[in-house]
Amino acid sequence: MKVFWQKGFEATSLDDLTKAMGLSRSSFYSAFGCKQSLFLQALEHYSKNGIRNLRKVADTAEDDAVDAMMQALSDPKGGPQGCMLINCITELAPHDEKVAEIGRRHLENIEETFAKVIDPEHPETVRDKASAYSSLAIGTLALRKAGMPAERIANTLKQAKTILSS
Amino acid sequence: MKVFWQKGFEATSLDDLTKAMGLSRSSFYSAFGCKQSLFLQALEHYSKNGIRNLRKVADTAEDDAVDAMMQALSDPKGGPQGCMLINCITELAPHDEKVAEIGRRHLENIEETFAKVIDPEHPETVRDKASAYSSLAIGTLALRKAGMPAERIANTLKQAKTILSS
DNA sequence: TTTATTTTGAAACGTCCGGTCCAGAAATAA
DNA sequence: TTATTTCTGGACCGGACGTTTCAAAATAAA
Repeated sequence: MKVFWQKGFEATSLDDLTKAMGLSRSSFYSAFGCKQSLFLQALEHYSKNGIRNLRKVADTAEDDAVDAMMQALSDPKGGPQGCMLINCITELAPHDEKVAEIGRRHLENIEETFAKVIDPEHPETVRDKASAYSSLAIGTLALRKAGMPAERIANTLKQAKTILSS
Repeated sequence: MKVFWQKGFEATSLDDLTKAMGLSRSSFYSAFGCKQSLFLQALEHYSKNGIRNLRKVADTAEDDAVDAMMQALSDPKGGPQGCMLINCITELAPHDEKVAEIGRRHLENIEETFAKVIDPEHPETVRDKASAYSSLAIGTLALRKAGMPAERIANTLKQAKTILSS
């Protein structure tokens, strides 16, 4: 999973994978069938784990859960390589329906997690707000990849959120 | 440019390029030197053209320039393949400083174009608002690639913008 | 120990990659 | 009509790719 995360699907070779897993080629193929099959499993694993973490962030946030979630999303564990699912959607979704499907589910889970912690004072806007928060956080991933300093991104996010939640 | 836009850098082969350009391999190499050189020129071309179009959208918008810009950004000419520069940043920026640099310039130009049309009632927040609008529009590109219907995205954007500009 | 089963490393397969090369066609100049 | 330069199609290069194969080694069963 980590190798795919770092390099993407196409740029990851069988040698990269077997080396990282400490497996011979024959064992690899008898265990996973093909490169793509392992990749899809890695994607699913990443998504499940990521959503679980995000929910934990939402549940254990001290003051502002929306804030904490946006920070977590815009500054994922992978560092500068961003969110594995966004990377894979960008690289593959238009040509690979399976990846697109996993991506859609992931994004919907993010939105839903936002929706749960948004102040339901105006219930008719909760869904759109959740969608806006998601898009905002996801958009900053691109800024970060291009080299914008994390500090400035966090600041922008905070400001935007302040305005959005008013 | 179109081929790189559709398939990304790695997935585009020399055959793809020469076929699309109607050029022989020899002519290609004597004209461009290598694949990467053409790619960088294509990226620059895309950026220049994209920013020019965005400024035109900003200048000729009937009622709400911010709105028009966000719609234009989130629904680029390329259709489901999104924005070429965001795609390339996602694929290459962490490992290719030249691409990262072009990407940074492009994003800064987008932000600056937003900044110019934002109501300067609170000048200290203009920059952050511009950054937020950019991130929002860019973020929706991922949703779209995963298959979310364009209509729902446009709606979310409109709502978010209404809240953000209040 | 002998036999049967599973796991392994390494080599090989066919294909495609980016890039080079060169004989000859085409265009230009003398 | 020649002589010279410029261009081009297609063969070719070494290497990397994902995948298959298979004999030998390790393990388990008898």
